[in-house]
Amino acid sequence: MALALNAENELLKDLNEPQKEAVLHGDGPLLVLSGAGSGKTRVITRRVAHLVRFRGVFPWRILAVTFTNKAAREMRERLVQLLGPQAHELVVSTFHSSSSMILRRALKDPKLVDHKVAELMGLTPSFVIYDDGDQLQLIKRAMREARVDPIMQPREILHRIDGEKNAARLPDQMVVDVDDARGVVVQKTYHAYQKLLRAANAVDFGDLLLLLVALLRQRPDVLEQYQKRFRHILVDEFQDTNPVQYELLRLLAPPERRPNLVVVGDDDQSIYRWRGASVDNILDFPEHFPGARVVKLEQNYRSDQNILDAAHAVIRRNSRRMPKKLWSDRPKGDNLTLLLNRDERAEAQEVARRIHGLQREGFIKYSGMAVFYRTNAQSRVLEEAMRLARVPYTLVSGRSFYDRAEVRDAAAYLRLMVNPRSDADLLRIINTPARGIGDTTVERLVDFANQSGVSLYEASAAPERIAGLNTAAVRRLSGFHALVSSLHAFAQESQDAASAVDQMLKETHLVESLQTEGSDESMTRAENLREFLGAAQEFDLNRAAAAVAASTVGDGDAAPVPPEEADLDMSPLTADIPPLNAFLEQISLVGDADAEVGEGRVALMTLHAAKGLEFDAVFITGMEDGVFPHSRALHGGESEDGGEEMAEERRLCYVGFTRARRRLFVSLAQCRSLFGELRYNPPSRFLAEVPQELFGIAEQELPPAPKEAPFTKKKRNWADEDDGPRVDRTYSQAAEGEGIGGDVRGMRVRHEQFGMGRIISADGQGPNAKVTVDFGGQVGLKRVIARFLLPG
DNA sequence: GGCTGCGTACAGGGC
DNA sequence: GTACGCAGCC
Repeated sequence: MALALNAENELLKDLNEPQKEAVLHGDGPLLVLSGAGSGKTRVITRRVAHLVRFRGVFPWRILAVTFTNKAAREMRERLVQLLGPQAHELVVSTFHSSSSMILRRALKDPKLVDHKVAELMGLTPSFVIYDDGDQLQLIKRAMREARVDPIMQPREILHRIDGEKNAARLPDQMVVDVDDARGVVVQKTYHAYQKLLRAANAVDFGDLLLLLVALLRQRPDVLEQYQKRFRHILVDEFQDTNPVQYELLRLLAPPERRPNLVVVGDDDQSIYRWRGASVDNILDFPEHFPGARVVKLEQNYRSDQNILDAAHAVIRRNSRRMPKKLWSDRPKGDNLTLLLNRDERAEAQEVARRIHGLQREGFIKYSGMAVFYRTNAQSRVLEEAMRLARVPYTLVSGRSFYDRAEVRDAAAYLRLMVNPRSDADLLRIINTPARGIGDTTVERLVDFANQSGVSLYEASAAPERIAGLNTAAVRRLSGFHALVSSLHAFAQESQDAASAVDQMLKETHLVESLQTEGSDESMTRAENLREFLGAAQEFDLNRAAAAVAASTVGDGDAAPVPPEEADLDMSPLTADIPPLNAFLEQISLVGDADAEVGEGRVALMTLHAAKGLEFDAVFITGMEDGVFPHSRALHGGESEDGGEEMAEERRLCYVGFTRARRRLFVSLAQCRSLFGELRYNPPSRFLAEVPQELFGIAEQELPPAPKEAPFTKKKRNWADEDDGPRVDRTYSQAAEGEGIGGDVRGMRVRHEQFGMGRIISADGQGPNAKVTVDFGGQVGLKRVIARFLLPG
C-alpha cells in the first residue's frame, strides 16, 4: 500500500493544482480548458495512467482520441513510459482511425452480416480508403453519371460534399432549396458519388465517421457494445472536432448518463474551421453535458514572457473567446526578432544564416529549431536554402513518401489485392507498367462495366464480350485480369504484409520495368519501391511486437469482468484485421511516420502541422498580408476583427508564436513569387498588433499597418530605400549572398572556392560590390564580387 | 496504342 | 513553378 501511495505521489508530484484536479477528477463529464504550453498532454496521460493504476480501470476500457496521428503517436509513447506494456491495451488513436477499425469489425461480425444499414451496403471488411485524388476522380465520374449541369468545378463540389459529411448529413439529409441550382448539382453528385464509392467497396475520409454514426444510430446492439466497453473517453484538441465527430462522442457517451467524457482543448487554438470544425463544440460543452466540471489551465511552462505577451497581443483582438490569460513565472527572455528581406529567397537564406548563428552560439541545437510557413508552396525555397547552407533539416509534411507516383502505384496494386472492386485503383495501374492497354480499350471496358453494372475487374474477366475490342486487346485484358486475380488469391492466404508486397512486386515487374528504363530518376523510383517493401517488413515487426506485449499483460492480474458483461469484447480494435489490410490502413490514415523523427535536424513545417509541438527557437516566415494572414481571409467581411476567417488566421498566429520557448523570429519579404507572378505584399497585420518594445525597437517604426501598404509600390528595391521604416541591422545582414548593404566590415562570409573568411572592406553596394575578404591561411586576402559570397 | 509537347488551371491546411 | 488534359504525331 505504501508503495502504491508513493507511486501515486510520483504520478502527481510535478503537477500544479488545476492539473491535479483534472487528473483526479472522479466520474462525469469534464472540460479542461488548456492554454498553450499549459501541460495538457501531461494531464491526459497522467489521468489515463491514474485510472489504470489507482482506480482499477482496465486499459481496454479507455478510449483516447486525438486529432492528428502525430499527437496519437506521442501520447502512446508517453503512456508506454508511464504504464509499460499495459499501454498497448489502451485504444489511443485518431477519430478516423478508430472509426475505421470499428467499422471493419462491425462488417466482419457474423451477427451483423445482414446489418440492414443502407449506407453500408456494398462494403466488406476489406474496404479501401480513398484519398483526395481518388475522390476528385470519382466526383468527375459521378458528375458524368448523374448528368449534372457542369456549372460547378469538380473541386468545388467535392468541397461542398465534404462539408455535408462533416456536418453529419447524408445526401437525403441535405437541405437544398429548389431554386438553388448549385445546391441541386451538389446533391445529385453526392448521391451518385456515394453509389460509386459503395460499388468500389471504398470509403472516403468523411465516410469513416459518417457511416459509423449511421451504423450506431441504426443498430442499438452495436452501439451498446461500445458504450459498455469504453467507460472512459478522453478527447484531445476538442476545439477541432466537427459536428459528426461530436455526434459520435454523444452516441458513445450520452450526455444524460453523465458519462466519463473528458475533453481537453483551447478555443484560441481552433484552426480547422475550414474543414468543418466547430468551436461551438467546446464553447457549448457545459450546456450539452449538464453537470460538467470545468478546469482551466492557465500557467504556461513553455515560453518566456515576451513571447507570451506577443501571442496575447495578437489573440486578444479576437472577439469570441473564452476569458483566460496565460501567465508564466519564467523570465522576460530575449526580444522577438524581425527579419525584413527583399524576397523569399533572401528570406530563406537569412533564416538559414540565423539558424547557423544560433547553432554556433551553442545554446540551441538544430533539433531545437523549427521553421514554419503558412502554405506548403513556401517550403521549396526554404528547403533549397537549407541545402545550400548545409543546414540539416526534416520536412515535416506528413506523407511525402507515400505521395510519390511509383509508391502510389504499388499501393494501388495492394488495394486491388484486398479489394479487386476498387475501380479507382484499377484505372490507376491498368497500364502500369505499360502492357498495351490504352485509352480506347479502357474506355470500352468502362462502358461495358457501366452497362452491366459490374466493377471493372469483373468486366475484365470476360473481355471477349466487350464490343469493339480486337483480339490483341482481349488478350491483354485477360492477361491483366489473371494478374489481379492471382494477386487477390495470394492476399487471401498471406500471413503478413511484407510477403504480399513482395509477391506483388514480383508479379507486376514494377521494379524491373523501372530498372530497364535506366535513367537516374527511374533508379531512384525503383529504390523507393524497395523501401516500400522495407516499410511493410517494419510494419510486420511492429505488429508482432505489439501483439506479444499485449498478450503478456493482464494474464495474472486481471480482475473479474462483471458477469453481465462477460461477452464484452476487450480485444484491441486492430486485433482481427488481416496484416495487409492493416498495412494499407496505416498508409491511408497515418502516412509516413518515420519522416517525422528528425534527430539533430531543423524541422520545416506548416503552421498547422506545428500545433502541439514546441521548440527553443521558432522562425515564422512569410509574415505578409496575403500570405499570413492568407489572402482568402483578407476579404472576409467588414466586421471589426475581419470576420471568422481572419479570426482563424489570428489563432493560427497564436499557435505559431506559442510554439517558441526562448527565441521567436518573424520574417517577411517585400516581394515574393506567388502563382508564378511577383507580388508585393504589405507586412502582416499581426506584426503591427505586437507591441514594438517586444522587438526591442523603441524609436524606429515597425512596418506600418497594412492599410497604408507601403511595400505594394511596384519596383521598389531595398537598396534604393531611403525613406520610411527600416531596421538597418537586419537589412544589411539579410542582404548577404544577394549582395551587401550597410556596414559589413568584420562580417563572417563563405566563398565556394576560398572557404570561410572575414570582410575587411567593401567597395560599393548590392550584389556587384567588390569586397576585400581575409580568408586566412594559404588563401589570405582576396577581392571578390559580393554576389559570390554566402552567409558565414 | 503510346508518347511528347504544349496550354491551361492552379496552390489552404490534414484525416 | 507544377499537374493535368488534350492534340498531334509516330
